[in-house]
Amino acid sequence: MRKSALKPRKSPAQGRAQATYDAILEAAAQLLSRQGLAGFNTNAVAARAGVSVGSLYQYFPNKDALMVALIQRQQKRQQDTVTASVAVLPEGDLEGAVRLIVRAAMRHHRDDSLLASAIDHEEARLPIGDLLDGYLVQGGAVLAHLMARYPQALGKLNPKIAGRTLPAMIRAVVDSWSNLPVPQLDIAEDEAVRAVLGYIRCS
Amino acid sequence: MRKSALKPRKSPAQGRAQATYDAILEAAAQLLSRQGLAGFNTNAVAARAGVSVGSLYQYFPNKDALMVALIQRQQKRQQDTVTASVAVLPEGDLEGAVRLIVRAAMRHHRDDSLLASAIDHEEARLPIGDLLDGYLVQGGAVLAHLMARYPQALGKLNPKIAGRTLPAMIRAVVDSWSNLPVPQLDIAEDEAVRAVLGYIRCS
DNA sequence: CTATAATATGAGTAATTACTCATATTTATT
DNA sequence: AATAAATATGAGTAATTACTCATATTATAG
Repeated sequence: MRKSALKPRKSPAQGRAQATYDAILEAAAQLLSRQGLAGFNTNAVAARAGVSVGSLYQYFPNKDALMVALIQRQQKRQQDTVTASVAVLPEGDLEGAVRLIVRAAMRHHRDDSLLASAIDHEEARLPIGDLLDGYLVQGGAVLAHLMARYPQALGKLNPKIAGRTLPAMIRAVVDSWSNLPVPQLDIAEDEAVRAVLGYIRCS
Repeated sequence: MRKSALKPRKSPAQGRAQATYDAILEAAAQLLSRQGLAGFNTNAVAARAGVSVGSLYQYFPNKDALMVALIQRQQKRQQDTVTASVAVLPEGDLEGAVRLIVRAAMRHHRDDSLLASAIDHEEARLPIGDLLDGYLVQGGAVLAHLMARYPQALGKLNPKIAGRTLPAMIRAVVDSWSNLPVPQLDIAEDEAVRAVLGYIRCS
């Protein structure tokens, strides 16, 4: 029987503890990126992290807690990445700005496609409710930046709503064209841009 | 070690064999709908189907082959559902038509959300290439129907491309608003409709 | 320097699970 | 009815895996 607690067991207090903690999450991310949820287990995570299983269970009471921590880490990373790319968008050129954001999403997809789909599925399964809400956090931040830069084009959008819909759209369209046997990356980019601009302009 | 063959081991020849085969796939779908990939195993599938594990392995050489067959069954079902709902769309009212399609997608989401995300993840993992291409089959069919009914509004769309992008968009937007702790189903519907119409009209 | 707390180890265990096979039962064929 | 072919059974096995615990090592405090 799995325990129900999903929070970290203890917080690392020393430097090496933090290093162990980070190595574990990094190893988990790498394994999920390579093979997805199939065969994903705590022993393998510990081995790849170069630590013992015991250490893993010192920081995470069970496997699900590890997943939750990983999800949070990944959300934070995405948020930071997108925020950084939004910060340098050109003035005035909305389509160009959207295209840059889409390209950031595509880079992310290329690197972490299996990881992202694993996280999606685990998010749906785990009882984590509103503690984790990747789209809102991420989308809200991006849209705040965007609306500040392109007020006339985006002024009529409801940021709470568009901030969730837009990231979902972008990711879905990119995924749908990138997961093909022969990925159609140029089409993926164009379609995502088209979808976003259509949503923004023709509401 | 898992065997690599993903095709059904044998085809059922008698009525009861077909019944067994169907019961296995139905049981697999039910289990995935309830608990997702976690704890999903062939023994449980056989038990729920009311057959023995041996029977399961008479039709599926391994667990992955069962997943592939399930994916194909689910794709066919979705396709049939959407095709049926598109067949009765009103003349002339594009927005109303889109709204009906979105509602069909939402019904599907309500019933099979975990199953759908499990299938997504398995599709990304399994080496099934172009044999399985849910979006294309499904989207192509829907769009063919739609374009026949609303030629002036949809004439400029490339069906091969829009037939993939649109279903991906719809599902992503519906998911993103339905998986919340307190699902916002009315917003989900409006946002999906808005996204689709924006894509169609403002390209 | 000593004592205590923090961190790390990894063999071991109980539970889970993919899959087999010898045998039994049901259906089709002649 | 007799035989063969198809289908079903489920206990058993080897592999996997989540998690524990007694012990060892390293860091900090007094």
